[in-house]
Amino acid sequence: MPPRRILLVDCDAFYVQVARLTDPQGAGRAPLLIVGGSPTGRGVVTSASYEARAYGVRSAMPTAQALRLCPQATVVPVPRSACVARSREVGTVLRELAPVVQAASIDEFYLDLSGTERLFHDESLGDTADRFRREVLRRTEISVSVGGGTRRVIAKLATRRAKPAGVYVVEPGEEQAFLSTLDLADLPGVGPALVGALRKRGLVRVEDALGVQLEWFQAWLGKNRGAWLHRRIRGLDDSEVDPHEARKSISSERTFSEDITGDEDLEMRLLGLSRSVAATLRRKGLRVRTVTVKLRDHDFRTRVHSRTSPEPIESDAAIHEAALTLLRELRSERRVPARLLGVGLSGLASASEGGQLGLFQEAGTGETERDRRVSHAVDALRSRFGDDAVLPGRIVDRTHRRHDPSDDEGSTHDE
DNA sequence: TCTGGGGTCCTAGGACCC
DNA sequence: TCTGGGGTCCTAGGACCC
Repeated sequence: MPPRRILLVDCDAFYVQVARLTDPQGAGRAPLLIVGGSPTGRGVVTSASYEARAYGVRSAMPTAQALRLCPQATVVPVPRSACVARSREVGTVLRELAPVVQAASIDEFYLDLSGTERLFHDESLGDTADRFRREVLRRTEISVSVGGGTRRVIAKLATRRAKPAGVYVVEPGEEQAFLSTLDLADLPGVGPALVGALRKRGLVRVEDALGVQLEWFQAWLGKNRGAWLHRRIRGLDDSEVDPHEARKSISSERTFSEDITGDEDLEMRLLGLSRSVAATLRRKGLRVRTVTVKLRDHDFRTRVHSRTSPEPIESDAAIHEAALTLLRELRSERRVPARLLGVGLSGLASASEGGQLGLFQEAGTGETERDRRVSHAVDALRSRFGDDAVLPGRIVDRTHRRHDPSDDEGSTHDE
């Protein structure tokens, strides 16, 4: 088998680019631009312009801290729906250019070009990458960088060398030499915790770790994780580029502008979150078995409770009831001011495969046929008249969201 | 410094089954 | 009467990524 030909197409400072395209008179004119988080409230930097990065501003940094480093910077909210739309455009162009495309995140696309040599008239992988880069820029106005190699993890690492607006390909056989120039911290999946633990053992560079035995890693980290690290150091990765990978969970969470103390207030917020994830679930034609509630206390301690029902559910009523039970459990264990509340759904199944819903199944889940019909009717009304068309009958939901339909995924700036 | 929101994957212990 | 080992599912927590 000839070596695989994998590309990773990665948008450069994606949120910054989209903010500028969306608001050319405002964000578009600010070289020092920070996207995400309000200047005063809680929130972090989602992305910063290359000019702002020169001041030490980084993603995930509290925005207040970023503004101390770079006080002249302009801060704008994440243009969420514009980002989703622009990401789809990039994906559409790439799927016209390449046979196998997987969207790995909103701004990253893996391409598997194995077997396209003849189709592309033996063009080099680097020339192909540059052709794709220019075509994406021409048709979507989005600047991307492209990394290439024989495996996903190699393409991923190569992309960092390609930034910004460039191409970098690691040729077959050159992988080990390429990796040997890197720190262990550069490897995807090796984060701050593992980096710290490795450093304690005298391991900082990839080269330092190449002599370490598989058995030593496994004795330290466990069988699976030890084997994973041993392979990662060598750039080994047999994961496929899978264009059809299904979503595994749906969640929505909110950090409050000020901590919430009262159970009633929290339960109001829970209702809004439950409705939001349930609506997303049904829009995607899915049902769910496991509901999780996440509570982050004022001291940043994060706790979760989850419950799995024997049969999949989909209605606002059943999902909210499960979430309410879980929230009350969490609160009874530790009743202190809360800074974040979230609802997550996992164990997803297609609603069309759900089969018939007899009395037996209803007994197991607490969801009735009527609950389902009500939720679908509410969905239909909302899609015609907007999100505020229907409010729950018995409870006045003070947390309901504003009219902007693009806002239903939430943003960090709505408070 | 005072820590977002959307995800994926892994681990470990206990229950349960064979 | 006491005791195996493996597999799967569930739950809680955490690391990591963009």
